[in-house]
Amino acid sequence: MTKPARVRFAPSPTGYLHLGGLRTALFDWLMARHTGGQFILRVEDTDQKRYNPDSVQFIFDGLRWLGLEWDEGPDKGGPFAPYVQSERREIYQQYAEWLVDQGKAYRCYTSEAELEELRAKGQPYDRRHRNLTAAQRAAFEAEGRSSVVRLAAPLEGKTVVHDVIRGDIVVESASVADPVLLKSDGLPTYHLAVVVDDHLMEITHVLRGEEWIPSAPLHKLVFDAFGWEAPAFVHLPVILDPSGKGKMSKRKSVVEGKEFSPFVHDYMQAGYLPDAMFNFLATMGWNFDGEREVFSREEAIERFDVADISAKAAALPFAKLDWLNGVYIRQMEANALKQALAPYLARDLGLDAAALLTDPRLDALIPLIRERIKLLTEAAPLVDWAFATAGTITYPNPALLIGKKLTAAQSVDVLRAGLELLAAVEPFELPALEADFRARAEAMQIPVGSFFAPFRVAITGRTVAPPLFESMVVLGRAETMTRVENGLAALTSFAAE
RNA sequence: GGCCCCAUCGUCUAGUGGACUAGGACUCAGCCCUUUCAAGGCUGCGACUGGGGUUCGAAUCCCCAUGGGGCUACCA
Repeated sequence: MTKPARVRFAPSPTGYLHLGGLRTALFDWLMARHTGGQFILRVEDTDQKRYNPDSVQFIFDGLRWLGLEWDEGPDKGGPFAPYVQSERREIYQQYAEWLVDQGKAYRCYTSEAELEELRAKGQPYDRRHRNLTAAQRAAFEAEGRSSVVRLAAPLEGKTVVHDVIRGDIVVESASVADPVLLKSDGLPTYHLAVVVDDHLMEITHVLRGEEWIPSAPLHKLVFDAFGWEAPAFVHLPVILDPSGKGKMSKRKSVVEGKEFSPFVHDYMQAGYLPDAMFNFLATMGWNFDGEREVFSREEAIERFDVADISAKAAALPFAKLDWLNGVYIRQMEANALKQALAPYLARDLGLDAAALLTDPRLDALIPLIRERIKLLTEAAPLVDWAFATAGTITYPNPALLIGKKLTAAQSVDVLRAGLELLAAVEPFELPALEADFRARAEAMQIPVGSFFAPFRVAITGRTVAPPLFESMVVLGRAETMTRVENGLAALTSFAAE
């Protein structure tokens, strides 16, 4: 085992939590747990314009849903509190000033319009205020110009940043065009805040998306300016849009008629299991051993190593997520599945979640649907009939009550025969029901599939439903017979037309 | 445009110079099982971007090309 790592997930609270962010947090967490270190949550809210007050809660909810509890963070404190950058403003200002005093940074008075001119020409900042005299600065101040603090980056030589998964990244130091460290509103830019905080919070490994690679040399230069040792950089491959074009956007994308959301909360709503999402996200850029696809959190912690992460950007294989979710549902204990299902059934069927948990019908249905659903939200349409009353099961298309390759008249006979059996069968349980129905199907020389179909539609109102006799048992004799009678009536009048 | 990163089946990936006839998973197709639908079992389709090197030997190392991606803000 390696040394305990201190890693942080440092999202900007600008909206919903993104799957890409969640994957980064997952790797952070995995690394912290693997090394016996700490996982820190830090909120990087230095951009006033994009700040969204609800999103801190979205971040908390998403991380906790996946089971990624942090050791230090805004809501739980820690030795390096506060963990919200807007509350650390003075710290950054002090460090920025120190840099200016040391000649490692300088005040720049260039106006927005002047900067815009440069940008229009495709030029980077030209360091025009790098060597201002005291008098020039005083003149700008007198003019009432606002200023920012810029890093005085080296004018020659190369800067080397070591990335754990890609090796050395080398750039011309001069290409780092004296970036802004402290904005005119007194808040730091990401580049200053991230360096100061990572140092102060004793972060050992910086895990973040590869879109940060271009600014890694600049961060290295800031660490150098302070005389601090930089943490290890681990730039994670970006997650591509399912369409395969560009990185996954901040909005839903539609591929072949299917909608894919990049936001965690949509997956929470849609009935995905945290364990499945955990497993799924862990294989995005990392893999268990090349053979196994399904593994537990503990197993992942045991094997995880940032050095094994792939450098290749990839699109999320959502079909695989659905499959994995099904695998996890099938693995669940009946009671655990019931607990997980209840809120979704309550929501979609208009039932009371607490009452559902003590409803014997749900207990009986769980084993029947466990292998038929990939998402928790798929349960409702499979079991809605069980919680409905006979009258609400209608047959808008009575033709569906006709078994395959049967005539309407034959189906009527089948339902009548079934009614007879249902009245007499004893006990009203699976083996007896199945034996009686099979025997009758054979006696009437009708294939079982065709014989059973009318009953399925009569009692559930659907052509696709859980196994027939188990469903009858859930309903009980009286309810089952009422529904078959209703179906028979509907089919009879349909056949008469 | 400039700078940087990446490159194995449709997708996610294994592969760190000989064990590669390139493995696994999802998807798709077929068959089996079967009471619908699933689940399950079996089978199949399917890839080293191209070109140069290095080497006895290259998917693996180097170079170039090509393709894809990222960044290019007083946003992160």
